[in-house]
Amino acid sequence: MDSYKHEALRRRLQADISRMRPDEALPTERQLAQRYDVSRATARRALQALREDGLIRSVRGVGTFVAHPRITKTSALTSFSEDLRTRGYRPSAELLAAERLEADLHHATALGVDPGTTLHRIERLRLGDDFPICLETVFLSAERFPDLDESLLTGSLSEALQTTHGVRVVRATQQIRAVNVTGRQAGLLGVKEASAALLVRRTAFDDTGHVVEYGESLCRGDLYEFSLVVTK
Amino acid sequence: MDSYKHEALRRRLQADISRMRPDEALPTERQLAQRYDVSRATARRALQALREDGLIRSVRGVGTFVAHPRITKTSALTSFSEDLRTRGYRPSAELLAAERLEADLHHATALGVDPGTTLHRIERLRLGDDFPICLETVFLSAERFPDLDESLLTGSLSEALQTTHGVRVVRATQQIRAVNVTGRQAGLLGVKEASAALLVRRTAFDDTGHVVEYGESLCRGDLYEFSLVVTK
DNA sequence: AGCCATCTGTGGTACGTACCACTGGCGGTA
DNA sequence: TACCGCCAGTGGTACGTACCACAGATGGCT
Repeated sequence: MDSYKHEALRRRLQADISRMRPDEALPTERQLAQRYDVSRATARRALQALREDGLIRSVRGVGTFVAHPRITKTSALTSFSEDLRTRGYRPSAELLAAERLEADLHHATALGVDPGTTLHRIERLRLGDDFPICLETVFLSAERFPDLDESLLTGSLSEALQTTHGVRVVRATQQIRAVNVTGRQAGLLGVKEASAALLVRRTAFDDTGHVVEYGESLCRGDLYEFSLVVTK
Repeated sequence: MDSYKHEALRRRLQADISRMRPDEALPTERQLAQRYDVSRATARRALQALREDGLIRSVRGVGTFVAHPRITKTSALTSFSEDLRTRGYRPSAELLAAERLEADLHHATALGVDPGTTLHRIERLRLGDDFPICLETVFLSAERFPDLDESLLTGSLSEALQTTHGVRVVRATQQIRAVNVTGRQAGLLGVKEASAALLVRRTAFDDTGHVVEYGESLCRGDLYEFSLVVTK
C-alpha cells in the first residue's frame, strides 16, 4: 500500500491541508520530522511533492504555508476515456476502420520504425454519452502488436494495450492546432461544415522510450476543451 | 553562476549525454559520486533532473541509460514573446486598446479580487515578423499595478512586470479551445471569416499563489501550434 | 544439458549530521 | 523615537552511512 514513508506522510499532510486555510502555516520541517518520527529528509520529500502539486509554498527563513486553492493540480497523462469519465460523461467508441498498411516515410519516422513496416490503422469515433466528440485515427506497429482483438477497439485502446501486452505509456508528446473540419468530418462529428475543431497530434512512449502509438484526434471545438497547468 | 553542485553536475552530465548514443550506459551513481567528488545524494539529484527532462532512464538493479532523443524536453512556462523567439520569429505587439474598467463578477473571480475593483484591460495584436498571429486581451488589477507605462505594452508584458514590479510568474493554468473567428477578429488577424483559431484562456500566478493576470488569446489556427509533453 | 540457489552490483529509500542563506524580531544605541 | 546590529529560527544544500528490492551472472547440483 503506502510502502514508502514519504508517501504516507504526504497523505497525512494533504489531509491536514484540506482542513486548513490559505496562508496558514504548517509545522516546520524539523517539527514534522520529530512528530511523525521520520528524518528531515523524508519530511522534505513529502513537502516537495505537495509543493509540486501547488498545495503549499515555502519561503526560506520564514516557513511553509498552504497555498491558495485556485491553483489546481498539474495535468496528468490521461486517456480519452479516463478524461471523459472524470468530466462525468460515459465514454464509448464506434469503430470506423481497422486495416493494415505499409508505413510510409512520415508514419515510419513518427513511430520510430523502418518504412515498409506493417502498421495498424484504426479510425474510431469517440463518443461521450453517445454523442460524437472526437474523430480519432491511431497508428501502431503490427509487428509489435500482431493480435489486435477488434472487440477491444470499442473501449479504451491504451487500457487494452496495458492489459493485453503489458505496455505502460509513461510519456506522450502532443501538438494542438485549430482547424476547420471538412465535409466528411463534419458529418461524423455532427457539426456544420467548416466548424472549428481541435486537432491533437499525439505520440505515446513506453518506459523504455520507444513509441507505442501515434495518432491524430479531431475534437469538436464546441464540446472539447484542453486544460493544462504549466509551472516554473 | 552554478552555485549548486547538483546543477553543475547536471550540466556536465548533460554535455556528456549529448555525445552519447541512446541506450548507452552512464556510470553508476556510486561511480559518479566518486569521480565528481560529490555525495551519492547529490549525484542522484542531478540524475533526477535529467530524468525529469527525459534525457535518461534508470532501471533498478541494472543501471542508468541515455534515453531516445525523440523524447523532447518538457514544456516550460514561456511567454508569447519568448515562445516566438525560440521558433525563429521576431515578436512584437500592436496596442489596440488600453483602458480601465471596474471588474464584473466574472473577471473579479478570475483575478481573485472584489467586484468593482479597477482593472486594466489591454488588447493587443501580437505579431511574428510583423505578421499578425494572436489577438490578445489581458486583465490585471490596477490597484496592484497602478503605473502601467504604455511604452512597455508593445513588448513582452510578463517581462515588463518582472522588471518593473518584481513579479515572477511561476505557474499558469490554461484552457485551450477551438473557435471560429468573427468578422472583426478575422480582419485583425488577416484571415477569412469563420477560420479556425485557438482560444487560449490563461491565468498566471506569482510565487505567493496570487493571480497576476488573466487573459484570452485568439491565435491563428494556420500559424500557431501548441505543443506539450505529458508524463507519469 | 538443464536447473536452481547464491552472490554481486545496481538503483531506491531512509537516516542523522552539518553548514549556509535568509527572515524577522529583539534589544541596544544614537 | 528612529535606527541598526545581533541572533534565533527557518528552509535549502550537501554529506556519509545503512539497508532494501531487484536483475543478472556465477557456479554447483541433479
